[in-house]
Amino acid sequence: MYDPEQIEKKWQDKWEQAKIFEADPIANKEKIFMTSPYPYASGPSHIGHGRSFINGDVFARYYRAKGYNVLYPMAFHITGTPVLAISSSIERNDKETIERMEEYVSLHTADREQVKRLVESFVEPWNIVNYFSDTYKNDFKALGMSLDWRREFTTGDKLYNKLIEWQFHKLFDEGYLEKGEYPILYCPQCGNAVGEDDISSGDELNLDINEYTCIKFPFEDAYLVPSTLRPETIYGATNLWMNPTGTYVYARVNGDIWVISEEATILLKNQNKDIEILEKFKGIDLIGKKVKSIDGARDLLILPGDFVDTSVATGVVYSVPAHAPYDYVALLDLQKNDATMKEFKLNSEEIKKIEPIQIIDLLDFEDFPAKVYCEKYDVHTQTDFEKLDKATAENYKVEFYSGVLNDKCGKYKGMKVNEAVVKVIDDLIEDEKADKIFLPVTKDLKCKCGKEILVSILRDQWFLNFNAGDWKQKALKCLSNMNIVPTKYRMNFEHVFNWLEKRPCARKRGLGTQLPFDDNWIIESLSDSTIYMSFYTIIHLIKKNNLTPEQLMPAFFDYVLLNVGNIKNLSNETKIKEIVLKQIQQEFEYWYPVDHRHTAIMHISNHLSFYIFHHVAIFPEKHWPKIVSLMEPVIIEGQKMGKSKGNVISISNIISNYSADLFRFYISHSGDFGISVDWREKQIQIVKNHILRFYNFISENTVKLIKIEGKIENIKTKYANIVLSKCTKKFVEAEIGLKNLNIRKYLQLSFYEVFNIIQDFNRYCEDANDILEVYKIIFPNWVKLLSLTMPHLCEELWEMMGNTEFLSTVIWDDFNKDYINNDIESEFDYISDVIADILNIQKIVSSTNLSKFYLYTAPSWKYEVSKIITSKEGNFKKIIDECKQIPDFIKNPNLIPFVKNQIKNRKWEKDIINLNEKNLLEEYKGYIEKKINSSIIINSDYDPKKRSPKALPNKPAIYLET
RNA sequence: GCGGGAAUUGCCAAGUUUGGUCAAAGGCGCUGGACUCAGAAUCCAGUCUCGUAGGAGUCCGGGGGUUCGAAUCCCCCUUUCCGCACCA
Repeated sequence: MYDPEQIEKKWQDKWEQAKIFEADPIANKEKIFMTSPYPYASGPSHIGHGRSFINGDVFARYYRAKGYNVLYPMAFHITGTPVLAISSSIERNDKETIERMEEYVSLHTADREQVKRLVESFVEPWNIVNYFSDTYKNDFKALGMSLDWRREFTTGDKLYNKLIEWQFHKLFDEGYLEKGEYPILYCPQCGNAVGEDDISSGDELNLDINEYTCIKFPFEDAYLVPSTLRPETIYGATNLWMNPTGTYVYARVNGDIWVISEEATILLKNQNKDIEILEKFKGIDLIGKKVKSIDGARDLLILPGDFVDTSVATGVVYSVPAHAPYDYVALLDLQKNDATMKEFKLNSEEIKKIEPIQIIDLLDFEDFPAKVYCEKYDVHTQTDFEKLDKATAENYKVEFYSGVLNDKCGKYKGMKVNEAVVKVIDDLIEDEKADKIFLPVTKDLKCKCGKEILVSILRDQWFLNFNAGDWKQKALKCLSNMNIVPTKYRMNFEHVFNWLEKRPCARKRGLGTQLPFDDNWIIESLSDSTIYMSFYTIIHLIKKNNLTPEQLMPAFFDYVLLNVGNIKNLSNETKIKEIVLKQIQQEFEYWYPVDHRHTAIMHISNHLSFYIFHHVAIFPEKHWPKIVSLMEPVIIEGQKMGKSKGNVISISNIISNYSADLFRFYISHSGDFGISVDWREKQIQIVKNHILRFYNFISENTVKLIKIEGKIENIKTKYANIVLSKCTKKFVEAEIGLKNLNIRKYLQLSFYEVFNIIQDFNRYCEDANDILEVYKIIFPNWVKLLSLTMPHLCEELWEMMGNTEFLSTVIWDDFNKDYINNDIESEFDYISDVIADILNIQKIVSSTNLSKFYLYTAPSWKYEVSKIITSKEGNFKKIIDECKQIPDFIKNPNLIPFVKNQIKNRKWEKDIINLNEKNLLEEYKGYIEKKINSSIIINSDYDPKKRSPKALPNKPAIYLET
């Protein structure tokens, strides 16, 4: 009886007691260092983590089985804001967060009171981290992961911080770090930068920031300052729009006097501007007045625009009716509306004279774009917001990518719009004719505290500059020497590398490591997880020797990780014994580099690229990464897995509803790395049956094998030898699959294909003893191979076979190639072909089971002619010439039709195997008859339908008598 | 938009690097049969179309092309998924 729960617990305990996955350096033994990225400990583990670590585990187990000393460790990532966000939500008594956390905690804790207490304790961030890292550990142990848990840590540990400090010293020394300005989302109430986790519905909204250009139009003694996302259209400005009911101010901004909306002053204040409000007034007061255009050449009227939102940017816009559908329609509206013009005391003649100025040319456009798109989307008035938004979007997209500035644009003439934008901004700012203002792309972004989010500008943001020095060249060099599996993802890396420029690498808040030379900053969470694999190699020794964070000074890591510095001095300085330093250093040297890292493709453009960049920045070439294998994500019943969808399946769920071996098998087999694994409940149940069938089959037969020797010499029938040969081949191929890091192929071959051969064998082999002899030989290898995926079940079967050592520690021999016999296999293939032909005929004539099949093998001359055909590569004339040499052949009336038929079917391309067909058919008579459920008669003289002349080499003629 | 994937016979999914052995593995589903009181499970056979003879026809997103020969190579198109920088 297969009881996965009991079996899995049993072997997990045994492995743990025996410490078989705790890896220490062994002199002269080759090592493999295998990793998957540490998970984030702010929630429970789910099947996506499962896929990554199970794949990794299959590899780790395979490497171990091939005789390598394998280190497969894991740790926990806690850096950044998510954990803090949970704590502050709990503190705030946020219902949603509390419910979610209670749900998470309930996965491992049944008692309601206990759950409540635990969640309450989450106000303290470390309680979250500790709780979830423990559940991860439980879950992963319950999946049979062959991890070395002695090396576990979190990225918030003081010891870990020391490594990261050292890393940033190194990057700084290399000149890869620099400072600059940077806009961020900011909550004025919390006084903090905010991210996805701090923002209401932050995971669903667009959290990008728009950069508006504020253009200073000279106006009386001040500037009227509209803002725009499209400063390149400045030459097409015809007028300005202000909201007549909006509140505006005269304000001193960094020395100048600006006319802007009142709300804008708050934004600017947060963006490092000195602001002093001088005077408030209503928009209507300026309607009808004029400003000078930027080049001073024209006067632009200030006109009333109800659509102008004073809370957006500066609350003033300039109008480009030729290229902005909103402006175009607003202008038309006004020109038609005498009442409004009268109301604002505008000169209607003057307004009616305003004409759109086209400054961007597009191929195949009959009219200016704003008009074209307004017509396309059937826009009638400025209140058709929906249509106008669509028109604007398309207008912008087309102009941005295909538009060229025309001769009205001065020195920008001929530039493409997407290039001109950048240039115009730079020039205007250079000339002090413009400034910038930043806004969130999404309106009304709210912090979870309730306050509206603004954009603030950091002055001294630290960046990693990937273009500095030869950093990128080194990274590309590393990449070109790496093995990327599946290969189709390599292009992706190359592109990312070329595209990487600068990345902010520190933040104002969050858990993590302080920037060592600027303690206002916390190192950003993707930058502190790039070379941490090196920490796995030494952390257990650091802990064992009770080293303190203070002892892990930069010189310590210089020595351990780079083998730089004098050990005596270091020992004096750090108060660490030389022998300990030496040991730590040697352990690092032994395990490094990371041989194989396995993770999801989504990490290509960030983590994995940084992994490579930081390694090449800090380590010598011999310690650069070697293999990266990648997998697509796990989806649920065809749907993307996600918190908001509520379809996340946790590992603890898997363990209680299924079993580790089943999960491991399913996740490994249901798709190659390059496709998403679809978790489908119905399929799981089916696979469960397959595994059960396998277990029962092996365990039931194993009982019968006690007295069986398992020697090929004891095997009497050819069929048994063939099965042995075929299975051995499958094993060899399966292992090639593993070598190529193709787990699915390995499983397909070793599980399904071998099982199919064996089951057929079990059914049709007539020699009961042969069956057992073959089983005795095959089973141990079979179970070994499958133990990578189903370690518990296979350990159990292995033990059942009388073995005392762990299967997980057995080093595999090569599969015995002596069992492979291609000759008898091709004989068997011949028999299989004959059977297929007979079954086909049976099907067509729908014969009864009582019928008889007469088989007639081809005469020897056809074999000889076939050889001639092959040697002449199907050249008819040459073949006949050759046949003419032999009178018997050329006299034979069947010769020409035979030759023509063989040529037509391009038979010369395949070798005709020389078989004694008659003997073979006799030999396999019983097998054939059992398979076709009819009797056969071989080479009888009885041939009423004259079928025998149809016989071809390796293809006997068949006559069916019903 | 940029960049990278993907599209296979009812479904899932191999095959594409290295063209022929591909009507295309395997699993599922479906149909028929065995077993069973019955169901589940298990086992057998079939499952593109036509065919009372092992054959023929059509097929691998669409359209062209290269080749004696294309799921596989080249070009164009369509659809779809993923990433696009401070969330990790």
